[in-house]
Amino acid sequence: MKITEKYAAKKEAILEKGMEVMWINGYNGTSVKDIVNAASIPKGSFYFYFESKEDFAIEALNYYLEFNEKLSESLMGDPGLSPYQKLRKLFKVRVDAAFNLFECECGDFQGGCFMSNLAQEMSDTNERIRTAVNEAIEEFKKPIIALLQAAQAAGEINAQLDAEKFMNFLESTMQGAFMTVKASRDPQALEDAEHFLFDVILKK
Amino acid sequence: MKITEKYAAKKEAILEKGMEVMWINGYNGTSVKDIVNAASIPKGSFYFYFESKEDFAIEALNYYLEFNEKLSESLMGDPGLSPYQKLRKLFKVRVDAAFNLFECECGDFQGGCFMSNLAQEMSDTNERIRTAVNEAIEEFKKPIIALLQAAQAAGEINAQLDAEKFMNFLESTMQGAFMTVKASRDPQALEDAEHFLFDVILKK
DNA sequence: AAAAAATAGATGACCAGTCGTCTATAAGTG
DNA sequence: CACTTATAGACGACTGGTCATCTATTTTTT
Repeated sequence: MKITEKYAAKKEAILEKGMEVMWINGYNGTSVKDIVNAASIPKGSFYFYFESKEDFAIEALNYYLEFNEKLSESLMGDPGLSPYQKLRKLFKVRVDAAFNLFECECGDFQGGCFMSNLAQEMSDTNERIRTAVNEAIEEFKKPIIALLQAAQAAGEINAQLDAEKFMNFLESTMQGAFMTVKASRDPQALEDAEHFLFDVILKK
Repeated sequence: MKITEKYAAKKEAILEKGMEVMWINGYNGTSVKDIVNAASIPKGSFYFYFESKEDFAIEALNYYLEFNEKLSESLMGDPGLSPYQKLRKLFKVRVDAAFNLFECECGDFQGGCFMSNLAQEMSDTNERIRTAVNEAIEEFKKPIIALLQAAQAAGEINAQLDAEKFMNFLESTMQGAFMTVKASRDPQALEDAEHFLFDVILKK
């Protein structure tokens, strides 16, 4: 259907622009007006495409997931890379996505991970968002767990580790490092995280 | 002076109650009205004790620092504990403070670390708060770095590690684990963090 | 023309912060 | 001591503005 396609395209455009501002300013720090300004749509149109601001945030989470998937698509499909090489490159892609987003128009070391930003801000006060973030994070981890197991099977990393357990630790650590980088405006925390995760813990 | 003492006592009472609600609901999620309600004072009085909501948050950060210091005071001064034993116990004290605060009146696995909550929410949009959080975190780390170095000198942990670098990683990891626990309502992330930090990395 | 999509503008709740006023206690004066 | 003056602090109504959301209307499509 033509209408549905047009509708979906516009909705996605609103999600893209709106997510950018909510990524930087947080949920409570972003008004619906900020979103419609960013997306260059009239105020009233927002409620034609989204039930509520809360719903927008949850849909933006899924959009973020797709956004991240696209970023690593070519890397994940590259047959010339070993699982471990993919892991290391994936780390860099994610860091770039977190802090060089939108061609730097918002300054350095801002943003971080949209999922963990929402998790941190809203988990205590909004159950729907908390659940949605949780599910998004689970989804996000899946392909990386597979990569870890493949790297173990290939003998590239310590095979003693429980891949899923380590993935959880990896994810927590990344989120913490993002937060530290935001606060300190210094990428050191991410470099340290990379060192301890890959060179110390994963070392064979 | 008697007046000043009274003033200080009341200010501290407002900080205590106000911090509790900002700890759970965040900066943007907490209105001045919420704070004055929690402290049972009239709205107007808030601005007698604090210049602005922003100033309140910054003063609350320092109050949080003292709050944390008091919690670990007896532990840190215990001559019967080795540096490493103190580190392990400190971990538990901090976790308890983060998630069992205010006698559980706000439910389980809410709250986390007040400093990192503020850091995460406000770093991108409020430079004063970002700087204040940064300084608070630096202050917070100092005694733990000393403890790490003492544990190294005593031969209790891996002496090869740069204590300051490891402390930064420890702090990032803790913050990430707090966030994960908040979002998942499951303490597993903290248990995993404890395992990797103490049993894997610090192991001699 | 009828139906669907898009939007302008309205709505009332709420926001941070200000204001003038009131009261209780302190300090100054003889 | 008594009496006056000064002021610390309490207090809620109020301000201009913003908030999320809704309703009534216009525009577009069929």
